[in-house]
Formats: sequence, C-alpha cells, structure tokens
Amino acid sequence: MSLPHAILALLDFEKSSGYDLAKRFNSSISFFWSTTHQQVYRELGKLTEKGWVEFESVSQSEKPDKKVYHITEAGHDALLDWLNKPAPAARFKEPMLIKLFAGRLLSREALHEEVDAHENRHRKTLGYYREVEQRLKAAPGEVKRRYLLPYMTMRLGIRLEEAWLEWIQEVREVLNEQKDPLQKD
Amino acid sequence: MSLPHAILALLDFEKSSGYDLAKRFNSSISFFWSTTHQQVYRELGKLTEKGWVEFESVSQSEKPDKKVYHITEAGHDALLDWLNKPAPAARFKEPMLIKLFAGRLLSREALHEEVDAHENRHRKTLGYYREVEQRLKAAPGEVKRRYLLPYMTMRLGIRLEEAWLEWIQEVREVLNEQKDPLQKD
DNA sequence: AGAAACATGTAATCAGTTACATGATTGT
DNA sequence: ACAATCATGTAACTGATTACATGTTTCT
Repeated sequence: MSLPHAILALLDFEKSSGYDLAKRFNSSISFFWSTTHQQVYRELGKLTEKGWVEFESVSQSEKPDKKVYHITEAGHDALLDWLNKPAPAARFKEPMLIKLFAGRLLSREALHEEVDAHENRHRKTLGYYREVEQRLKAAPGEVKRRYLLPYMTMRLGIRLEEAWLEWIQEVREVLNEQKDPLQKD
Repeated sequence: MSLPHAILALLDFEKSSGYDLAKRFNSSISFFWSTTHQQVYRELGKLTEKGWVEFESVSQSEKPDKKVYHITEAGHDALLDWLNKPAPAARFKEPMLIKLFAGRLLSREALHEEVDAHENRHRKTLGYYREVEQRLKAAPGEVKRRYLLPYMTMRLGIRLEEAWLEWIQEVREVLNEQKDPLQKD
C-alpha cells in the first residue's frame, strides 16, 4: 500500500518518466524503498486510471519516446490523505542474518567470506551517501531548503551504514576469538 | 526464497510447533525476519511434502493438539546447501521515511507526532533486546556458546536501534530549527 | 463477563520478482 | 564486437498480507 504513495511523493518533487522513477528508487532512496521498473510501470498505469497522475509523451531526437508523468491535483490530495495517516509498519528482511544465525553449521572461512562481502557492500553504500551529502552541502540555499527532509532520510542511511560497519568489526573479532561478548569482564 | 530456510534454521536449533515458530519469528528475530502464523503453516506444509521436516502430534491434556515439527536429515542437507550459497539481497521498506521525505507537505506538529511514535517504538525494542542480552549473560556457559552467533545478530539489532534513536534526536533538532545540518559551520 | 493467549488452518487478494521482448545509442 | 544505458512494456509466478473460521483455557 505504500508504493503508489512513494511514487506520488517522488513525482510531487519532480516529474519524471517511469524509467527515471525506477532509477530514483534505486539510487537516492533505495535504502528505505526499492523496486523494479516493471512494478513502477504497472503502478503508473493504475495511478493514471485513478487520475492521480498524467503524462505527456516527449519525443526525443534519436532516442525512443518517453512518457513524462506528473502528479495531478487529485493525486496531491490522495498523497496528503496518506501522509496524514500513521505510517504502516516497516519490513526488514536480511537473509545474511539467517546465515549468521545458523552460522555454527558453517566453517569459519565461509563466515569470513560472507562478512567481507557485506563490509564491501556497506562501505560502498556509505561512500555514495557521503558523496551525495557533500554535493548537497555545496548546493544553493533554495535547493538545501527544499531537500532538507529528503536529506534527513539519507542521514539515517548514513547512521545505519556506520552501525553496520562497526558491528561487522565486532563480528570479526568474535569469529577470531579475540573477543567473547557474552562474558561480563 | 529465504523463509523456508529461516524456518529450517530455527528448527535446526530447536523443534517447535507452527504457532511457536511464528512466535519465535516475531520476538527474537523479528528485526531481520518477520512473518505471520498463516505463512508459517503454509510453508510447513510444503516443507513436509519435500521431506525436509516431519512432525509428531502431541496431545496436550485440556489444550488442543499441537504438531511439533523437527528437521530431517534431508532438511539439514538442504539448509547446508543454502548456507553455502551467497545470501540473497536484503529488503528494507520503511513507509515512515516516505512520509518524512515528503514531510514539507505536513505541519510541524504532524511530523513531531510521527517522530514521537517512532521514538517510543524503537525505545521499546531496544529495551527488550537489552533484557534478553542480560538474561543471556547470566546463562550457563554451554548456552552462551550455543547462542553466540544468534546473539551477534541481536547485537546488530541493538546497534541499529541505537542509531535510530540518535537520528531521531537529530530530526527533532532540525524540526525545531535548532540545527541546520546542511550548513558547513 | 470479556479479553487474551493457545493452537490450527483455509481462502482471497495484493505486492513483488523473474523471465521474456524490442530496439536504439553510447562507451570500451 | 560486446556490454551498458536509455526506454518501454507483458506474462507468469512466487511471496506476503488480510479476512475468515473454530474451539479451549487462563487471566483480569
């Protein structure tokens, strides 16, 4: 029930094509909402039927046409309605933690590999957020004001990534038996 | 593709009924995998057909019968196969952050309400984890050894909750205009 | 007396993923 | 030559949620 409203929220900021929306989902806000272009196209069809969005076909020279969607007044109202209700519960599914949970069935090497892979992934993501952060800090005042709350969502992303990386260090120490976290020492 | 393996991982630790599995999902490991009893029952049916789990009906005096499921050798093998493959990607969906992202359309009061509700939720969860942590630290050595890696997954839960709470403070300061995080001062 | 917890499930629907399909342009 | 990016979509399937259904015991 949140995807259509996430799309409306993005379009309310800036009109864009389905393809472009999918990209926005999978770059800037991927850490709290991700999806595929297939789902976006399907959802845009439903939103068009409801009259919450409309599109103009833009023919680009030498490139395939694109449909640039924008939010309508009815769509804006629907978004406001949704925003004024309490947010649905979060859903977090992390298969890697199932592996760690049952990790006593794996070799130390296999566990280290998994942990290394995750460290790379999280370092990369954190690096990306910090880049975006620096770019935003260098932007004009009006942009900063407009993007203040979207930026705050990214601040959480940064804090969560930092927490992950600290935890990964702790796991490594435990795997190497340099630390026994359940002893009260 | 991870739920059946999450069930196998839990059963590999300790046999239990469908009802009980659902409870285990929604208490100890809910922060990285949650589900409903309906889904668990359906999945247990499939796992039984595959021969990866089996059950015994236990008639309890004065209570309805329960089916106590345990993992089979084939199930253990299937779990090991899955554990030896790289973990699928994580999925995190947090509707509250959609609200904050589009928060410029809301009143300051509405935003504060949402933030307060989240602070309560995360404080409660963190309190619960810390209780479990204290109980584990007081447990016998064999229990500690057995639950070392499951405990490490909870350690991440603790760190993520702490990160959320710190971030919520930051959001509050920004909403109260006590802080402008995009100024490089 | 009523609510919550114990215990199991079916049915219907909704959300999300994977596979397939097409065709042009740009970069290595 | 080959991969990647731009740009759009359909179809099939799998995963997850919500509503419904039943009956007991224990707690307030």
